[in-house]
Amino acid sequence: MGLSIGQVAREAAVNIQTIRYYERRGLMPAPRRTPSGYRQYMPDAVARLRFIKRAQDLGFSLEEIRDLLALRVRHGSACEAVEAKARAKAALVKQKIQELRRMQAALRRLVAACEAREPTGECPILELLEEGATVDA
Amino acid sequence: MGLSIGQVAREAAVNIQTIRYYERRGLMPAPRRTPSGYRQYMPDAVARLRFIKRAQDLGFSLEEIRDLLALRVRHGSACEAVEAKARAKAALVKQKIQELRRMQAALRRLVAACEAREPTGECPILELLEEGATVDA
DNA sequence: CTTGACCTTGTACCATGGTAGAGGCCTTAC
DNA sequence: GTAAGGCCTCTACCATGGTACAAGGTCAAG
Repeated sequence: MGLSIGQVAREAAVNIQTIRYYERRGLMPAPRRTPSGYRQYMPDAVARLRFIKRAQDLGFSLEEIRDLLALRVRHGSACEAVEAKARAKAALVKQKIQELRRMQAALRRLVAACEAREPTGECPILELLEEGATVDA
Repeated sequence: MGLSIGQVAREAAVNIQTIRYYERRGLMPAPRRTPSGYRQYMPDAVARLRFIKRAQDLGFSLEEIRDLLALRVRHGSACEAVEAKARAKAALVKQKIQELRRMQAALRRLVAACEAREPTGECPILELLEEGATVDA
C-alpha cells in the first residue's frame, strides 16, 4: 500500500533512525501504521525528507525547518502570520546570500593572487572578509 | 602592550571561553604571554574572531574555517594547493548561493500567495524546493 | 594589605543532530 | 517451521560547538 520506512530511507538517502528522529522532533508527521505497527508512508514523505536535507545544507536548524514546513498555508486563516514568517525568513536568506557572495569574492581574489604568482605575503581572505564586517548579529 | 583576552572577547563579541576553545582547536594561534601567564593579543585577533563568526554564519564548520584561515599564502610555495582549496571552496559557496536563491524564490511565492489571499490549499515551499531537487550530495 | 576584577588551568556539562545496539515481533522464502 | 531480513521501542552513545564552574594566581585601587 504505502512505502516502508526502509524504502523511504533509501529513496531519500537518509538513515532509518533519522526518519524516526524527525518524527519525534515534529519534522515528519506520524504516518499510518499497518495492523502490525509498521510505518506506512505516502510518496511525498521522500520529498519532505529531501526538503529537510536541502534546508539543512542551507544552514537552517531542524527547528527552523519545522517552522518552514509549518508555513504550509492552512485555509487562509493564519495567513498573515504565515506571511510574516515567510518574509522574516526571506530577509534572513537574503543576508546569507550577501555574505556568501562576499566570501566568494574573497575566494576569487585569493585564486587570482595565486594565479598571478604574486609574492603574496598577505592573505586576502581575512582582510576581505573584514571589509564588510559591519555586522553585529 | 597587547589586548587581554577579556578585551578581545568584548570587542569581538564572543565568550572568553570560546577564544580559549578556538586556541585549543587551532583556529586562534597561541598568543604571547605576560610573565605571569596572561594571554596578550594583537589587534588582528579581533578581526580573526570576527572572520570565524562570519564564516560560521555562512555554514562553515570550525574545521573548514581552520582550513580557510590556513589558506593564507605562505611564500608562494604551497600556492597551487592553496589555489585548489580556494577553488573548491568557491564552488561549494556558489552552490549554496544557488540553493538559497531557490529557497528565496519559494518564500517569495509563498508571500505572494498569502497577499493574493488565494485559497492556498497547497504550500508552495515544499514543491518549489523539490523542483530543483536533482542533488544527491 | 586586602578587596575586586581579571586571569589561569582543568574538568564537567549543555544543546543539536544524529547513530548504534539490545531485545523482540513480523514476513517471506525455502 | 525456521531462518533472514525488516521493522518495532528504548536507551545509550557520538561529534560539534560551545558554556560553566572550581580552585587558584595576578594586579590596581584604596
